[in-house]
Amino acid sequence: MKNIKVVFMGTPEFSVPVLEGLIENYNVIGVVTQPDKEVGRHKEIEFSPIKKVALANNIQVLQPVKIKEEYEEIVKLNPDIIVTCAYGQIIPKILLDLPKYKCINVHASLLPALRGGAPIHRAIINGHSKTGITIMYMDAKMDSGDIIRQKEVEIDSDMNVGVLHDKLSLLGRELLLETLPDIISGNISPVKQDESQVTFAKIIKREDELLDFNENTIDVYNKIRGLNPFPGAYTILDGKIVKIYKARIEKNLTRALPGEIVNLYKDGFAVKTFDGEIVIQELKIEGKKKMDSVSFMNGIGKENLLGKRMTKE
RNA sequence: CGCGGGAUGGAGCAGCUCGGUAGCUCGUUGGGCUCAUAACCCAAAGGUCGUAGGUUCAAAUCCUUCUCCCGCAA
Repeated sequence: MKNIKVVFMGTPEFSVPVLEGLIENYNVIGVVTQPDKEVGRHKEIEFSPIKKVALANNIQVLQPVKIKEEYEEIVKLNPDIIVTCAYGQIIPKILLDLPKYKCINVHASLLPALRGGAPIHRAIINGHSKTGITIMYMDAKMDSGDIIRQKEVEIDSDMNVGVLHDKLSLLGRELLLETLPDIISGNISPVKQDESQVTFAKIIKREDELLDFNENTIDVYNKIRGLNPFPGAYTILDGKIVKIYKARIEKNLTRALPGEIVNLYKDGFAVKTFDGEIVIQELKIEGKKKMDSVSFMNGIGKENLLGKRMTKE
């Protein structure tokens, strides 16, 4: 397989195992990733995880600002196949038709469900009990191409997005590597997506990270684990941003305002939701480090906590 | 130099405004109570208060430097 020339396009951590798998088995002649960005508190330039891997393997890196216009270099590489995985830009049609084996994409959902930029987060936030990886041909629209192969993953009720991310990332690598030989030999029968079943997984915006204790406990719970460890669901307590990383569900029906701290348990403090309590177990106060609720309660004085209220602003 | 918060015994915090040899809630260790306990009671160990320097009779507390951590914004 080392004679197959592959161009890989990807950006975040998720696509790293996929790229590494390709490097081990194919001739990766170029890597396309998003331009370097000023990241972090002091505007340091940070390479994307994919760029780091490419550099470590002495593979040419291309970083077009707009691939829609700057695709010439890729054409020159004359790849036999283009593989994308969480690249972050729409690939122009001219590239889709260029390689002998076309462009295929590794997507972290069971398409046609959860098309878009945040399928892993959304799967958990939406409370799905399973998701998976789809290997597909690319076409003009986002994640809408014909499905080549899929593999499912169960989502446990206590799984957070970090764990699911890592699982899917490895599964993506595995499924791609076992599917590629069939793509090359033509031993596949791609299936069109059922447009009536399409759902979208929009990227997570700031407002999606804000907890609403007016919602049912299960929805609050899913949002917390669906955003842990990154970027973290948040609420406001005493005017400070508090990120909530871990919580559990308690059925108690207390009479109180949503967001009010109504109970103290051994492992955390309970916040009133629409239909019960959510017990916060791990959090991070603005300016502080992540800590468990027991530590938090030790510091603030448990009694002072009862009656306080988590708000939206 | 984008804005802001923080660094105090193993953990989380108070003390800093108005300088005068360190406190709280836990944890740990030992003992007691108990059928028993993660519960309760008693006791003990454990900190050169992030780094370097300055002011002062005296600095966790005031001034300056540096390092690290975190929130926002990108």
